Amino acid sequence: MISTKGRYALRVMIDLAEHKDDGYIPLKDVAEREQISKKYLEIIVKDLVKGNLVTGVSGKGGGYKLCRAPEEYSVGEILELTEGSLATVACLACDAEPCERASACKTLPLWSEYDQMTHDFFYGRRLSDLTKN
Amino acid sequence: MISTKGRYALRVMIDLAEHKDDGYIPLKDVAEREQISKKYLEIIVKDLVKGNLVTGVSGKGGGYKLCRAPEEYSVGEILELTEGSLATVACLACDAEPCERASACKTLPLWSEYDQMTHDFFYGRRLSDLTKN
DNA sequence: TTATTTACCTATTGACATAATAGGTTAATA
DNA sequence: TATTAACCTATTATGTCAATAGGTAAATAA
Repeated sequence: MISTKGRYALRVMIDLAEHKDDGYIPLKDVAEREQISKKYLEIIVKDLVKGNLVTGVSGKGGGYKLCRAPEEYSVGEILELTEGSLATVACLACDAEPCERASACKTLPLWSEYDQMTHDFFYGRRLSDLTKN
Repeated sequence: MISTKGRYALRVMIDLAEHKDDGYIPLKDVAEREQISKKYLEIIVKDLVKGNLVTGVSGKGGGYKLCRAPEEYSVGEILELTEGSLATVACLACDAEPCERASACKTLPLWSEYDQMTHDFFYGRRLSDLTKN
């Protein structure tokens, strides 16, 4: 299940992409347009800043903007950054402790395939595929 | 994220499929072979019984067995039953409250497509695809 | 009849993640 | 100097997950 964090992050990115020529966009504006609590967005945007997806400027006239062109972002990297991981089962997460049953596990190939499919799906899409213009 | 419940359920079903000619299989045996707490499996198997995927008989010589041939089960129905839903985002779950932003939502088509892909992936696989024999 | 086995039932629990909210400080501009 | 907006730390309610615990009912074998 993709959580609100990842979903909201994607919506913020889309919003910033659609206003990429309007200078720095205050989070207040994004929150109003997207009908999401500004306070909650602050938490999410912090991750986006840390991951170098967006950049922020304080003070009057400040706000956030994308670091790159919308075509240069994959949906996968946005989700992976904010969700922590795109892994579909615990065994396949980055921080998973090695499972000694792995070689005998009859279900692991299924999860691996699904995981790969998920990865390809989201990394195969660009932020620009989701914007209006 | 597929939880242990769905993953364990699938392993139980595989185990029962691989012993489908051995009469009723006590949960104790499954638990030992699969290295899963028998008590926890009881909860999971209860769902499988309620969903008419397996049938149980009490008492000595009792246990569980599949209701149909392994080819007759899709992986999707097993997971959907035990996980509650295969939905990948809350908006698309069966019990989701209708979202008034839906028609304007720029991300919904993406989630729908991913959801469909997930559905097709798991419903396109049979339990018999995962067994040894 | 009795002991044994096994499914079946209800309840509880610790741990953790989710989805926020609250209230402040720093930085930049008009 | 007032205002705007990012940035920071902490807290919290709610819910789900992954089990555990302790029993009752049913069926068979001795």
